[in-house]
Amino acid sequence: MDDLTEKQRQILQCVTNAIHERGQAPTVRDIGVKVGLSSSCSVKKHLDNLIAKGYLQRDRYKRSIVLCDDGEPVTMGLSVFVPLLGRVAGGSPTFAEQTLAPEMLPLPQSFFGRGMGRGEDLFALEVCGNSMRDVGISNGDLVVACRQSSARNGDIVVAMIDDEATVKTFYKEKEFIRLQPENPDFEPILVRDVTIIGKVALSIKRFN
Amino acid sequence: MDDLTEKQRQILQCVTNAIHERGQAPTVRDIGVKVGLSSSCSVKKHLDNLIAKGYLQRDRYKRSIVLCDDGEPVTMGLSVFVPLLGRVAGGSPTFAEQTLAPEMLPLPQSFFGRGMGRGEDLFALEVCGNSMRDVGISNGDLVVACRQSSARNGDIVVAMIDDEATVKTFYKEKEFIRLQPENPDFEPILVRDVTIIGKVALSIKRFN
DNA sequence: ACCATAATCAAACAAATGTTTGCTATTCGA
DNA sequence: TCGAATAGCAAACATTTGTTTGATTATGGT
Repeated sequence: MDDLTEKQRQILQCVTNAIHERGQAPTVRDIGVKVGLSSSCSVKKHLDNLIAKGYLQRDRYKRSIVLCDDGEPVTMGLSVFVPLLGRVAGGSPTFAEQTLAPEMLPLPQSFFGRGMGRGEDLFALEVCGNSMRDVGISNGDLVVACRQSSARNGDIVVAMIDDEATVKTFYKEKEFIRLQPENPDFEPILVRDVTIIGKVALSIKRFN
Repeated sequence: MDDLTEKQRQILQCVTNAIHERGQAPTVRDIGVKVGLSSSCSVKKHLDNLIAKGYLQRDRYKRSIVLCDDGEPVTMGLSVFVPLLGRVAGGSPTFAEQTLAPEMLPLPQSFFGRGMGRGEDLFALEVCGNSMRDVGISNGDLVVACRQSSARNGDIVVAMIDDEATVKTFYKEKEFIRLQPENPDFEPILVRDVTIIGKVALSIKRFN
């Protein structure tokens, strides 16, 4: 960072901010406005210097620029946008909320297997209750699930029970299906048949 | 979805995919190539129809387009890009990896408080070991932490112990600092002084 | 004093990309 | 059969945005 002039530092900061905040590099002229250079040419020269010094690289595909760290381009992980649909278990709001415009959460595509990550297959729900505490899913956590209607033994699934979505571990027994809480305080749910909505791929816990 | 012609459906799908995968709408001509329309004008007409029907909206700021759901623009949550720096505890690789070009993970800005989310304040680490199991942080989970050098009692922190980063709950006692594991199988670490690297804001658990 | 260099500017240029125009088929109902 | 509506095309146009050019102004060393 010491081999940069003040203007170069300003410009690198400006580019970095824009990429972090909007996922896209700013235009040459935008940079000019931000750092106080009225000629796009001046900005370009500074950018060229930053590229020469290894702080930035041209994006071969788009007319754009990528950040570098130690000369290597920083890989901005691809995003998957996942709709946050509502809360699970313990209350009335379920999938009715689905029709409202949901908030779309950006998550790294690398978190999901190849098949997933097509966006419409994934959804996020906030969990109510602690029935899955022993696998690390607690009240207030977010689960991200992949929409599917079947499950294999041991899968953690989002299932409909009494018109409510709930998260449990799925087991198929001889005579019935067992939805197993992961907390000794809760009893397993035994049903003949059950509607599986999805399989949990991720859980996210926020600390304050 | 029933009031769309086949071409309109194709184009909407194409736009949706691009926005989900790259965070940006495709160009009119790109759409044309994808759905087999050689005139940018034809694509524009379909886009105008989709806008008229409420599936898309023009982005007032950029020469671009945003998705809509039920007529309302879908709010694509802003991303924060967080560098994935390495693994924590239980092995040699620590912050030496910091100089390598890290993968940047996109996460929702809404997950973090106002002060955070400037990008360079946050970092992600993969956790080794189960010393924090009882707060839902287990082996293989990812923690996202906010860089800071001090902590308050009860904060879950990333701290340096014997040249290794470790995640523990922070308590300041009269004579020393206690780094408390959240698992009865582990003993608290008592030290006179400790280097705090950051405070854990998020933990992410992947199920297979 | 003189030259080289760096930083800047305005202006022109070039490429990408959204928009408009004018035309041609095709389909469908009167 | 006629006309309206629809979908499509090529071509031109307009705007945005990266790049190049040529000139000006400091600054520093000889």
